[in-house]
Amino acid sequence: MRGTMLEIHAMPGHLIRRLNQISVAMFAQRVAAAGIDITQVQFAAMSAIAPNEGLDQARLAGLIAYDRVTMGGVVDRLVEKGFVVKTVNPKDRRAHQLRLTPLGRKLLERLTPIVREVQESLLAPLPSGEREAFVASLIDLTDAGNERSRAPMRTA
Amino acid sequence: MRGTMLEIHAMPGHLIRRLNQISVAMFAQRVAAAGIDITQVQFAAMSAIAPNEGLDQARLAGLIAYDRVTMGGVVDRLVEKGFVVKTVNPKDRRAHQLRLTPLGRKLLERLTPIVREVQESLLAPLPSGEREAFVASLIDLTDAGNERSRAPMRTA
DNA sequence: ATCTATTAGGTAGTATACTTATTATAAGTA
DNA sequence: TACTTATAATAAGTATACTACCTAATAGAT
Repeated sequence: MRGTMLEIHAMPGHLIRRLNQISVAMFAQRVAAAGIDITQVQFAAMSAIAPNEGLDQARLAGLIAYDRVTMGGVVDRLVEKGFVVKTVNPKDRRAHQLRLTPLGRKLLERLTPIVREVQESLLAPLPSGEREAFVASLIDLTDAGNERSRAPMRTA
Repeated sequence: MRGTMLEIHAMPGHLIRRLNQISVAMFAQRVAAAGIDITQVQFAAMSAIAPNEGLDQARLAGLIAYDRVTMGGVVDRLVEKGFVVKTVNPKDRRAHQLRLTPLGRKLLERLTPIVREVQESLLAPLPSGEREAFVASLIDLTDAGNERSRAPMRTA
C-alpha cells in the first residue's frame, strides 16, 4: 500500500507552482499554434515596453516584477529576434533605452488577443461566479506579498 | 505621462507567476532562517519519497508533477547533500530506487512544521473566510488543467 | 525465440530566476 | 575637486523547467 495522497498536494505553494506550469504550457501551446515564437515572459516584457518606449531595463524589470539580471537575458533574446532595439541613453550612459521595432509592435498586436484567450481558458474550469473572486484573491496576495519577492513590482 | 497600469497586471497568468515567485522567496527565507539548506522543489521531492520508499524517479516525478529530466538533477542534489540514496532496482535495472537517509528523514521532520507555517503566511493577507475558497479554486484549476501541463501529476 | 513497442534514465541545449561580485557612470557632499 | 554613495548593466555560478534525442532494459505479441 503506497500512500499517494500527500500533504503537499493541498499546500497552496505546491498548487501555485503547478498552476503556473499549466499556465506557461497553455501559453506556449496556443502561441506556437499561431506560428509565433515567443515565451510568456518575453510577451510580458514587450507589453510593458509598448506604452513606455525608451524606458531602461531596470524600470522594465520593476514594472513587471522580474529579476533585473534575468531581464537582461530576456531583452537580449528579444533584440536577437528583431522585436526590440536597445540604445544607450546619452543622458545617462549606464542606462539602455528599450523600444519596440515595427515588427515587434505588429507581433504584439497579433499576440494580445491570443493571450487574452489563454487567460480565459485558464480560468474556464471555475464556475463563472468564482472567477472574479479568484482573481481578486490573486491580486490581494500579490499586492500583500510584493515586498517578500526577490523581484518586487515597482511602478514609481 | 507614462502608462504604469498595464493589462497584464490583472491577467491571471501574470499574477500566478508573481505569486509563485513570492511563495518561493518566502520558503527560501524561512528555511534559511532555520539554518537549513534546501529548496522548495527539493522539499517536495523528499516529502513524496518519505511515504513511498523505493519508488523510482519517474514515479516520483509523476507524484509531484515535475518534469522527469528536471527530477534527475533534483535527486542528484539531494544525494550529494546526503538526504537521499539511489540504488538500482535488481528487478528492473533501468529504474533507480530512491530512499531517504536517516539524516534526510530527520531533516524532513524538522522542515515540515516550518513549511506549514510558510503556507499560512502566504495566505494570511486574505480574509480568513476567503482562504478555503481560494485553495479550493487552486485545486479545481490544477485538476482540470493537469493534462495541459508538460509534467502532469500521475498517482497511478 | 524474435520482433516491436514501451519505459527509465541520461545528454545537450535553451530559457527563466536567482545570488554575489564587478564595472561604468552618475549624483551628492565635503 | 576629491570622496562617497548610489545606480544600470553585466559576469559567473546554481537551480528549476523544459525540448529533442539517445541508450539500455523490459514487456508483450507472435
